Formats: sequence, C-alpha cells, structure tokens
Amino acid sequence: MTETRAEQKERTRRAILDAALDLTEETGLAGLSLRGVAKRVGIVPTAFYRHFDSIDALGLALVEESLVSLRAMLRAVRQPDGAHSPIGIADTSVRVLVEHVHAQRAHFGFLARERAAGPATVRDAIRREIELCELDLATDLARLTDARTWSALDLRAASGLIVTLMVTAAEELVTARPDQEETIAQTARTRLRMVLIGALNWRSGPPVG
Amino acid sequence: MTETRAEQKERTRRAILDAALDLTEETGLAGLSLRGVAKRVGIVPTAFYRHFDSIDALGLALVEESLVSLRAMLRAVRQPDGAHSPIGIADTSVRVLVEHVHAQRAHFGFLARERAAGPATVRDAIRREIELCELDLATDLARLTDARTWSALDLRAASGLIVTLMVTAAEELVTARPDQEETIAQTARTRLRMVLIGALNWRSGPPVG
DNA sequence: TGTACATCAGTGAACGCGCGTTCACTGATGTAC
DNA sequence: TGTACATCAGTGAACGCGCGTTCACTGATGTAC
Repeated sequence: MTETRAEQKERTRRAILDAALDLTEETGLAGLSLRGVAKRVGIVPTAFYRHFDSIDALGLALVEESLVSLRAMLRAVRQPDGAHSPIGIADTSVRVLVEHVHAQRAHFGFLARERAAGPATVRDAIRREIELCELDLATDLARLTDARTWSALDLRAASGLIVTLMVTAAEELVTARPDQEETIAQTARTRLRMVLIGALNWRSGPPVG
Repeated sequence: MTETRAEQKERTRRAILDAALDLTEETGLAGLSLRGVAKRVGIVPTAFYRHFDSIDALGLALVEESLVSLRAMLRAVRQPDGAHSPIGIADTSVRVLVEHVHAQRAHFGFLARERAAGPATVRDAIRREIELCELDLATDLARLTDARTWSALDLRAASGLIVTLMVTAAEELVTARPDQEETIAQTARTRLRMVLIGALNWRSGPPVG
C-alpha cells in the first residue's frame, strides 16, 4: 500500500472539484449536477456526501478556490520587479496575467462566466473582488498623478478602464486556442499602452476637439 | 369583443417572451423552464406549444430578438448627426448607448449574460456580432489614421478597446440602479476620451517610456 | 340576420427521466493491545 | 507479530419533485351560406 486512506480521500475530493470545474464550463455553476459530477469522477452519487455537505457547498468551494487564484495573480501583478517606467509596468502586468490565466485556466474561466451569469451571491462576490482591485489601482494612480488635473472620478475612470481591459484580455485568453495566446497578449499590451498614453496626456495634452 | 383571436394569440406570445426574459435574469438561458414560463404567464404548460415548437425554439427567439436590439443600437451609433469632432462623436455614442440600453434593458442584460455563459452556439452568435462591430470600427479608424504609424494590429487593438469599454458600460448600466445611470455615463465618456487621446497621440506623441 | 360547421388557444391527465438527498449496508484500512 | 475492534469511503435501494413532451379534449371565436 503506497497511499493512506486520508491521501486517497483527498485525491477523490480533488477529482470532484476538477470534474465540477470541467462540467461548469458547459453548464454554468447553476447547471452543475451532483450526479453528473459523481459519474465523471467514477463514484456513486451518494459517495459525494463523504466530501461535501451538499451541491451548494461544492459551488461555494469552487468560488473560493477561484478567488484564491485571482488574488494570487493580483498579488503577483503588484509585486515590484525592478522596471518602473509605465510601459515596463504595463508589459510586466500583461505577462503576469497571461502566465496566471494559462496556469489556472479553469479558475479564470469560472470567474469570467459566473461574474456575468452566476447566482446573485456569487456574481456579487466576484464583482466585489474586481472592484477592490480597481480601488487599489486608483490609489496607486493617485500617487502618480497631479491632483489639480485629476479628479476622483477621473481616477476611477482610468483605473476602471485598465482593469476592464485586463479582464477582457483574461476572458479572451480563457477561450483562446494556445496559438492565439501570443496575439492576445500583444493586443493587450498595445491597448494598455494606448490607455497609458491617453492618461499621461490627460488635460495637460494637446486639444483634441 | 374588442380583440380578435389573432391579437389575443400575439399578446400571449409576447407575454411568454417577456416572462422568459424576466426569468433568464435569474437562471440564465440554460436554466429557463417551460413550466416556469407557463406559470408566470398564467397558462397551463401544454398551451406553450401553441406558440413555440419547443423550449429551444423559445431560446432562439430570445437570442434573435436581443440581437435585433443590439443591431438597432449599432445602426443608431453609426448614424452621423452633424457633430464630427472625435469628442463629439464619443459623447454622442455614449448617449445613444445609454438610451438604447435603458429602453431595452432586458435584451442587453440577456446579451451580457449569455455572451459569457450561454450555450456555445448562443455565445458564439453574440460574440460574432460584437466582433463584426469591432471590424467596422477598425475600418472607420483606418480612414482617420496614418497608415505609416498605424499597423493593422494597432487598429484592431484600438477598435477592440473602444468596443470593450462600450460593452462594459452597457453591462454596468444593465445592473445599475436608475440613479447610478448618470455616473456610469459620465465615467464611460471620460474613458472614451482617454482612449481617444491615447490614440491621437499614438506613435506620433511624445515618448512615454 | 340566423344557422351550421371549422378552427384553434388553452386544458388536464399521463409518460419517462434526471435531480438532490436519506438510509442502512459493506468491506478495506487503521488502531489498540 | 497476531488478533479483535473501530473507522469510514464508497455502495445500492428508495423517496418525492420538477422537468419537457404527447395526447385527446373543450369551448369560444371565426366563417360560409
């Protein structure tokens, strides 16, 4: 015997979570079925209850697990790494995003889907997390900009814009074929640079009307 | 008698579509149930079949109806109206967006949800429509920009960025309380202006690195 | 205008199916002596 | 090390429920003469 009973149990629990992530890709969290998960894992439906209290508890576990992946990515993006020019920061951020979405594709796919279509509590939890991210970024931007030309609303507009384009890039990566990843990353870098140029020229730039 | 049989039938059909739009807001298209719709409309489940061949046919009707609303908005956005400065066009576009989303909130909510989480065929149909919109915009931008500083990829990046921020504004409007609409519109205008300033300074602007 | 017949939106019973959850069980793994 | 007992992951039968769809029906509306 090479595996203890506890290890075997953990393996089954992991298999349930993976099967559920896989199945929600087609049906959404709301359409997830205990019997479908059990069939895919290769256990009888009732064995599910050795691992989760109910199908709702499984959903909650998926949400928490996915949010952990999101927070890990945000922490990595905010980790300074030497380069400090806006362009450098932008390119690094996109690289980190691509890496994390690639490594945790199922989690980010789950978040993209349930953010728009999940049960109200799930939707709100995901949106709250993304909004926190926008607020953090607005704080960062406030430190880098001139308060005379940047109102609070301008800061929110800019940080929201950046977060939106990162979320969009993540959504595109999640549904992309592997050979499209580089193009999506390139486009995201270009978009982020455009927004930065717009922000750097904000109010103080040449008239555009 | 003030209503012909045909008019009464049309009224029931409309009630079915409205009830379905309402219910999908909570359950998503995939979770829509014939019996739930029938109960809300106040008919017996089997009467449903006097109006649609199946529950799938109802789903298809919702998709088509929502896409019609989307196309109507896009047509209105592209309608020239006198003002021709980039800022003028931007502000007009946001105003048209707000009006149309407000008038067809259920349709745009449906599109936002099913674009991310719908059945594959629905998801693809909605994404295709939005991509067409990006391509149209890229063509418009190509006419307004210098081919020497704007590559095809740059054009796609810019048009995608603009479409993305409009889609995001629409999503925000759909879930917003009425008193938040003006703030969302204001933020969308600011974002669009920032992107335009970024685009107008693209490559020909001052160095930013 | 009045009558006889046709149409057809909505009814009600019935079907087979997959769902989440309960319960008493089995038998391999783990532990105490 | 060997034995007797405890634990507990997985089993299998059963439950009530809502689902989409079928079918033969009813009775008010519409039409032909």
